[in-house]
Amino acid sequence: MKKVTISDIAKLAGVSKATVSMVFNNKDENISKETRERILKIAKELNYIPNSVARSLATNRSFSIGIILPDITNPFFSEIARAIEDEANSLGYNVVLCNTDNKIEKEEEYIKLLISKLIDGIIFIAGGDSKKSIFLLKEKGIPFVLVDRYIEDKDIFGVFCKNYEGIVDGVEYLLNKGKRNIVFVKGPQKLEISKQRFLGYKDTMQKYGLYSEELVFQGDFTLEGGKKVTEDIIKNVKKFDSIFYSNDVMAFGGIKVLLKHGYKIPGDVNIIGFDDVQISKFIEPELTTIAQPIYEMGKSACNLLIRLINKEENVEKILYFRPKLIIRGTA
Amino acid sequence: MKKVTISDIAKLAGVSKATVSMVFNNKDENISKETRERILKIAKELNYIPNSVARSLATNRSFSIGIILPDITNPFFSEIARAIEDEANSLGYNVVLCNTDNKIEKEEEYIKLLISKLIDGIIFIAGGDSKKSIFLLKEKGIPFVLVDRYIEDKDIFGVFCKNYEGIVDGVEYLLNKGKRNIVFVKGPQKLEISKQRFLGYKDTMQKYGLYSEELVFQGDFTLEGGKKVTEDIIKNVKKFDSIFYSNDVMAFGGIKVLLKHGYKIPGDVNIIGFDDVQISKFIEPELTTIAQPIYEMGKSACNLLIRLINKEENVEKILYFRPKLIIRGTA
DNA sequence: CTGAAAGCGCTTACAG
DNA sequence: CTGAAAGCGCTTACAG
Repeated sequence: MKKVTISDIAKLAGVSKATVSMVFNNKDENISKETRERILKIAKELNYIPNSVARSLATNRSFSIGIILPDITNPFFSEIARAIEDEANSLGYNVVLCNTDNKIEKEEEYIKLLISKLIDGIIFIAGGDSKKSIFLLKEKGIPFVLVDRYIEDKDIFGVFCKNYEGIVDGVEYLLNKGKRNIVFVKGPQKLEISKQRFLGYKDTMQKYGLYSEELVFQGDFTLEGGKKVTEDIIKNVKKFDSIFYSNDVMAFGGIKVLLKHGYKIPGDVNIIGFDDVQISKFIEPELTTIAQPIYEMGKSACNLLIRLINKEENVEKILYFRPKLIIRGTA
Repeated sequence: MKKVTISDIAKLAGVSKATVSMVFNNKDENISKETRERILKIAKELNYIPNSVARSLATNRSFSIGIILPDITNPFFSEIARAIEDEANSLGYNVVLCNTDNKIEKEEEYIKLLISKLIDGIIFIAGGDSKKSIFLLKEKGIPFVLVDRYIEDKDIFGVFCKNYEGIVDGVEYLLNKGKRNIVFVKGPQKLEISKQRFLGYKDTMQKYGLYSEELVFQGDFTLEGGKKVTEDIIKNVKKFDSIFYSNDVMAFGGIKVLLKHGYKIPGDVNIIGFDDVQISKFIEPELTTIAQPIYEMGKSACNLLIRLINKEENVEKILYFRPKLIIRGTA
């Protein structure tokens, strides 16, 4: 099966390759209706599929973007990825998927790979401060936008969530319900979002004179981690009426442990998560959580990236989304 | 930031492009140690990243594969995708992600796109019989392998699960526990795997003279579908002691509805799912299910594909995995 | 309204 | 041990 090329079509149509190329690229103002139609007809008959690799080499554009994230298996990331792919596809772009498990070296490796493939831009959910990766991207002049995970750096484009405010909303909701002994489970220390979320809790609790370090626990954003930390909480905290997990996945683990120990939810203890991942509605009772507009965020990130790629003017560097409290069954 | 190319390096090293190229491709048996090292050193200093698009054009190989699946947001698919990406990456390949929502037209569109990008092969989780897509792939001679969703067609490579046997195991387990009124919830009708799973149930029930059409319900593999069908079951089936959902996600929806109606699980009703998606362990009680070796399947599929791409001999056309019953809390 | 030619950055026989 | 040259399939000024 010999591949059909632009030259084959040109020959059959009795025109030059340039003419054929122009027809396919809609730069055909200057081409007569007849030749255009002849070309299109032949292309159709031969089942012609253009070779976009050749095109990329000539134009220096690939119409592919990369998406670098920790783990597609984590529902938060798969939902973001879905949004990005939808938006990218609708704008004529392909998405190449890269899982890093938060490993800095894997990020760098992927970035080099993507650059070598002439990727037009990258959406990056960083596993840490990822300094070298950011440096690489800047050095090579590859447009990129961060999502979800904030990195301190000027000249950065990104779409983020107002983590601090989201947590404040949740804590105040619990406070209004008369809860006083609110345990907080932090996220991985190296992430900026973990710090922001914790600060939202700390400030609010302090404001009401309720803050105590004994109520704060270190988590890691995983299900297992959520289970383990909850065992610790049960063992070590004399009195608690709520647990605020700084992401949903840890909350799922925690709820299992609490139920096993005979706690009633929300009777004995109120639970709040963060993210509003789709499975929040899979469990019973359904999870009360601080919802990030995940799909919107992914979509905007992709949109922003493509505007950067197209060198549009006046693109906002950073977009903030306001999360909101969704009250369901656990609080 | 001018991009550095092989010519720049050649010039600086005082050799030809061919020599430089050979060094990078490890075809350098014939190149003196000194020149090799000189070239490598210069490349490093200039932070050279090869242009693999140019390479692809010259070699007709892209070291990218496509993965076409219904929805990355569905945990079953995200787990498969993860396995594929891991394996692909370890073998030097990139993965481009395509979500089809089971739409035949989107599948075709993506396939054309992927072909035009000179993708080396495709992993395809089809949304139906996808005749035209399969035809396209064959016509253009693109290696592809199917996973999970079987399609009747000779000349097809794929990795599948022994759906029939898995269901038989589950039904017999329930039977052994003394259950007799086992409701079965089918998957989407157009899928071959739905038929296989249903047949496993039907044959086993008939063998023991327990089959009745009143116990069979139509589902759609979604959470909402699982909820809806379960409402129906509660309304219409006088007596049932178990429900066998033909995938986990529907089981999650069903369990919520049953709990809300006051049923005890597994006290009043036993539940079995199919897949053993990671979230099976997120809920309480944990889901008893027929486990597919999802990660293994994805990995093998990718491996098989790459062997096809490399035109290896004696590759097995079809791999079957045996699912197995995992007994947890719901049955 | 259309064509000839150069170029994108590589690889690959071939020659010496 | 290394180089010159053609070619992969497109696009893009430029010329007419």
